[in-house]
Amino acid sequence: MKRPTIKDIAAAAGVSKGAVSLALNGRSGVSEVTRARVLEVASSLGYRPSATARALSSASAGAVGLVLVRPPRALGDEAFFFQLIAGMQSEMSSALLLQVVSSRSEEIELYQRWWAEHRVDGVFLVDLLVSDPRVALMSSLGMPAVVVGGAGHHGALASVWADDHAAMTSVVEYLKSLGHRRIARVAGLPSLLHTVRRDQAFLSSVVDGVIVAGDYTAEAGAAATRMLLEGAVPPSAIVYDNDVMAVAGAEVAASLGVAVPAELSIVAWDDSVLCQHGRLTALSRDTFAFGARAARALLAVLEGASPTDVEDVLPELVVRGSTAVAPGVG
Amino acid sequence: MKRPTIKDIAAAAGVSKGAVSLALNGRSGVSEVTRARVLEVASSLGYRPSATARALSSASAGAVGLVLVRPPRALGDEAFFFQLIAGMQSEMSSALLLQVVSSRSEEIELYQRWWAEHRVDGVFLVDLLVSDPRVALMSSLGMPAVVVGGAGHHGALASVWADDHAAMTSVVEYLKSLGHRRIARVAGLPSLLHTVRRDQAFLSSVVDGVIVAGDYTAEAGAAATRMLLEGAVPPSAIVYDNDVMAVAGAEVAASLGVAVPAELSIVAWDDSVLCQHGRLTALSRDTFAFGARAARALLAVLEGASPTDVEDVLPELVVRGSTAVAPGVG
DNA sequence: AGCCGGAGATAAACCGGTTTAGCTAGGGTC
DNA sequence: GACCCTAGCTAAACCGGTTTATCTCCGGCT
Repeated sequence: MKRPTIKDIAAAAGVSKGAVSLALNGRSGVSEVTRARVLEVASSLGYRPSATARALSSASAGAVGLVLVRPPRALGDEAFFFQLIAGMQSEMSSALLLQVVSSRSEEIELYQRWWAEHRVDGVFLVDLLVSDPRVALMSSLGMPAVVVGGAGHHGALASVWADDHAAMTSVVEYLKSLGHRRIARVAGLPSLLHTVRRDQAFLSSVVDGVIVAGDYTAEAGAAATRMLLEGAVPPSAIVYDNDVMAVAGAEVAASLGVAVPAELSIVAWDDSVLCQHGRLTALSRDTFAFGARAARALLAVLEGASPTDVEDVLPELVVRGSTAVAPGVG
Repeated sequence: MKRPTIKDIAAAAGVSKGAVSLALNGRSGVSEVTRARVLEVASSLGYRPSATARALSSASAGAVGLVLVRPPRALGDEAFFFQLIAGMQSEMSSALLLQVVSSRSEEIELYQRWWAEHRVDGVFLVDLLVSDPRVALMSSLGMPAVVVGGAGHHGALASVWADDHAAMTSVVEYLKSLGHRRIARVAGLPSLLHTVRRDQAFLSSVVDGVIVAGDYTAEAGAAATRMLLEGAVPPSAIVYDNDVMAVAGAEVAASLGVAVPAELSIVAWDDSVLCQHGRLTALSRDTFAFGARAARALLAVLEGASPTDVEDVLPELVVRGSTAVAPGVG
């Protein structure tokens, strides 16, 4: 009980393979009456074109790719990516080819392979580096791609991004309005473009600021917080680059007897159930919608639209119980 | 600058396409000296076989599939699946074709399409239903599959599962040993097989138990908890079917002035950062390792091994601050 | 010498589509 | 009536592999 192929349709409809192909793809070259008959036969036989065969003759591969560079174990706690993926899926009828690798070189290798093997029609690029070799790779391969989350434009690639600079500025302004002067930032990986952007924005709007690098893990968040609070001049507010580090920081503060928010205000970048439950003030953006937007951008590129830069809505600061007026003010 | 094809290799090595194919795949029919020369040429030209073409001639598709049936928005909070996926990836060199759909019928449709289109070599089946049509589908299609998380064996399919019955029994016994008599369970979706298994285990070991159905969302957990605590004979302990509902339940308890763990003990099924931070006693299993195990099982099936049922290690109860001796005891 | 067998290679078919070249019939033009 | 065009279709090439049938040596055995 094999699936019917185009040849079976052709035989059943009494026409040639080529005519069937033209009819099914809505292209000219067959009469309307023939087309109708072919469609009729095809649906009655439950015909499904083979994506494999189609991809072979240099047509669409019917899938898009996403490569994540992570130590696999660390991935499970990053709700961000799963939200993003879910959002992408919501706008795509095609499947997503996902692979997790542990190094940048494997990632590059994988793009080349996928492209050479005609496995994907295009890819999403996430975690953009400050000077990212993937941008050049994509244009040299001629591979459609959308940069997700990397502000600004990158070569000829389309990109979907949020204005990290404006967002960071708004957070700092908010803290300043509460009377905070000495503000710290526990940053993400320094190699990532958005880290640098946020660093710059932070430094340009803060009065008396300090930046500590982190890597998004609870351990890093805890260590950084401990260092800051035990320093000579502890900050009265800390802005963390993700939810996991912020929660860890809040716990360290509690263990050190530093009251939140009375003595220390805490802001997390990217909201999540973790922040909601910990009552942390957080910079919230709709990651799901962001993913959906990225998917639409990639689909547009695949359909031949010229690549555009789409700016996502500005993340919104959700004030919860972890921020208050600076000590000694008001 | 096209990628080299098998024809280019053949020409460069001075042999036929067929010989190249045999040589590259390590099959007999070519001399060792020829094989060496072909391999040499292939690597010097940077040759990569096209997975597409290879899949077309009824060989491997080089990918396995996973379909998740969810309202896409709800997915992002389910760390479980992302952990699982990460674990699967850690054991697979091939890519994972992932698609999120919103109905069971779409899911079925998708399996048929993937199989017909030669897109995947096999699939993971998750969220097994009590009487799941997918089991019959897989064997009628002859599609390799591994049931992930469905206890017991299902037709001729391999399966990887944890003993929900024993785990639930151990949780209840633990609570009983603390003096709890009236114990409630906030369950997951009633249509899922593991929900039924846990229900049965719960009812058979509990003395005075009540089960409320939920759907894994915070809202459901909160509503169920409110109902239980405001009832005529509130339980002294509640076991939740996932972390999100447990955390929501803990908050409801707090808002109702019910002290945890003094007046109410709480246990969550499946540990997570959420439980860790909320200091909830949780039934912890290594979801990442579980995914890895599932991947190995599928790979084994793909390699022709006869399907086996692999039982995962028993989840371990991690006691934190949300469980204590029952009120009026000790 | 004649026959057989197997190793080593090649040519060709095949997988299931797309695409192009070519053929045929019918209608319009001059 | 000769000529040209075009719509509508077919046959065949092609995509990049795998697989099968076939062909050619060459050595061993009787």
